[in-house]
Amino acid sequence: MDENKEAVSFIHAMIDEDLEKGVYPKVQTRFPPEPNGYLHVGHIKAISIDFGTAEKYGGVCNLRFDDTNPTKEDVEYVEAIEEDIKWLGYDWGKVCFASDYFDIMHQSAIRLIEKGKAFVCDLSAEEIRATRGTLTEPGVNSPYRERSIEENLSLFRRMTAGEFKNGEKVLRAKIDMSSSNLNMRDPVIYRILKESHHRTGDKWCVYPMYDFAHPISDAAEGVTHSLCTLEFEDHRPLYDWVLRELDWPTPPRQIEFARMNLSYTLTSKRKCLRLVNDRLVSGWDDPRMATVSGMRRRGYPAAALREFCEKIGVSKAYSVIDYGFLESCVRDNLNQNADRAMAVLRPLKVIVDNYPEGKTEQMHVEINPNQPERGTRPVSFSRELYIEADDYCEEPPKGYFRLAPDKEVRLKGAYLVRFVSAEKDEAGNVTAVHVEYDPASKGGNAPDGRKVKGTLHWVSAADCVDAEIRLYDRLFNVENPSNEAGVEDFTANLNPDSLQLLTGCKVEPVVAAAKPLDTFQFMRQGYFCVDKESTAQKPVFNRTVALKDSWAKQGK
RNA sequence: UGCGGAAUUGUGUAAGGGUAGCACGACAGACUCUGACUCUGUUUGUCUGGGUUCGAAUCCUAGUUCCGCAGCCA
Repeated sequence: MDENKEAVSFIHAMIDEDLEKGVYPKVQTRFPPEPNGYLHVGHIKAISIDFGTAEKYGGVCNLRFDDTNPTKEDVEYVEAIEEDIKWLGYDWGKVCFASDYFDIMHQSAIRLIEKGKAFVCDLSAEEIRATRGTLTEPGVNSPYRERSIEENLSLFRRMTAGEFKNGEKVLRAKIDMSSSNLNMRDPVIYRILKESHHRTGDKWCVYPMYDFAHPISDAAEGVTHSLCTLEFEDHRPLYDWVLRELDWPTPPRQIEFARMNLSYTLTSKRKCLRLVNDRLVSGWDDPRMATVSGMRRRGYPAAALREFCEKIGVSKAYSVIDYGFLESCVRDNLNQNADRAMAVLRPLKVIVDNYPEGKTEQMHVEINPNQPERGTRPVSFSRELYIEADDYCEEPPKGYFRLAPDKEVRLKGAYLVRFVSAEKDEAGNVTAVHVEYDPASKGGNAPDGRKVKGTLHWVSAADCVDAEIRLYDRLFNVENPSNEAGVEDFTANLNPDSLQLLTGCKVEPVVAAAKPLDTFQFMRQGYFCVDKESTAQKPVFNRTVALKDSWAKQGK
């Protein structure tokens, strides 16, 4: 009977349950990054879940910056994060900041003190650690735990007024030092930080801790479902405790899901920051980085990233997603939408002996074979051309069907050409190949209907442009020490239609999607993009597979 | 040896007592103005041992393994 039952994630199942019970009248979520770094692939999953859930239930999802620690945060990150989310194509209800609620949080802290549920503690950070107990042993109460409410109120007021130094005093929730959950052992909820905040400036010198700020931000904003990653599971009791003690009417529900791990990919903020600071990469948006901006420059379409998130699903199980899966989503999207162009990476000169010297013809090649309605682009053809060095083979193995002695192949969109001879240097290397074309085969098909197996991409030597093409492989993490950061430079000759994509800005064409171990091989497989002003994705070239492995195997 | 989670094919994810499905990968074939794309087909899975049941991935029970937690980070 459930034939049409759609697969729902466990999160949606829980929300459905809440809705059925009438716990909440609507659904509201939030995406709460700390503005202390750039967004990376891992965040995309959270973004997709947060925004996607709100969308599914017709609710809103706010973008909220969790800026409760001024020592780590910066406006640079706020702006970059907003831009990344916009680029990904998600709409937030509004942009909020945890710092918007500092007043409410401060009042809430006072209320807890008044209820006897919080106290000012003079213990140092080391002493607090020492008295917290261990995973298996309970902690011991702070000697300051039983201060009077009046004293606590006075002390907290003085903390807020800046009368104490950093670390001299903290405000702690009074819960249970013998709780089996370490987060419940009288956690610190406010600390002194004499630091200028990127939004509130010097208004405050006490700042709330995440565990105190987050539930209050959520509740104050009207969030109903606070979706976060698994490591916060142990914090949920504290999240609930805070809102319960503050008598919040319908407190939001925290639901946790597993973080996304991508194979071969470095997402650690600390390590990424080091790469940036040590100038091992050009910045957070270096195409090799797994950041949203890096992938954007690399040419990954936003839609492909969204598609990726929908396909990987959501669960609570630890998992590592194969990078190839992301690439598959990117290729799929690019194949459907990318404009085609031809480029030659390792040029080999081809001379069409029977083609008139000085003559030029405009050939017409489809812009995108998957979108025929978009028509064709002009490509100029002449007597001297370049083809890919690998597309000629003097002693071809069985099964090789590109250019070789005595073979006829098609130059894509142009003519059928037959091998005549090869020029070599003293060392015996092939420097140029002479061919003859069949004038009747203009456009690529012979009137007599004869077939050729091979079709090659090419550029006209006279009209092509030299461009530095940088092929960026993605960074590999330490688990793959053999291939730390692959960057290969090639000189490519690009057709004028490719030039159009390149002119006017300093661009670095980059690989759109790279196979793990061989950038060049992947390049041959088909897709790379021009990075124009870091936001536009302009695929230059679609080369179908011609892997050595592939034809060698077929030859056997 | 505390607390909280998790375990379904190579990978990720469905199935909540009734045919273990889908996607990516791999392999085989067809097609092709690139060997790509597309299409067709194939392969491999319920952590382990007991139990309940006509029937268990699903319920019970005992284990095993993995992940997270002892910031005045988030």
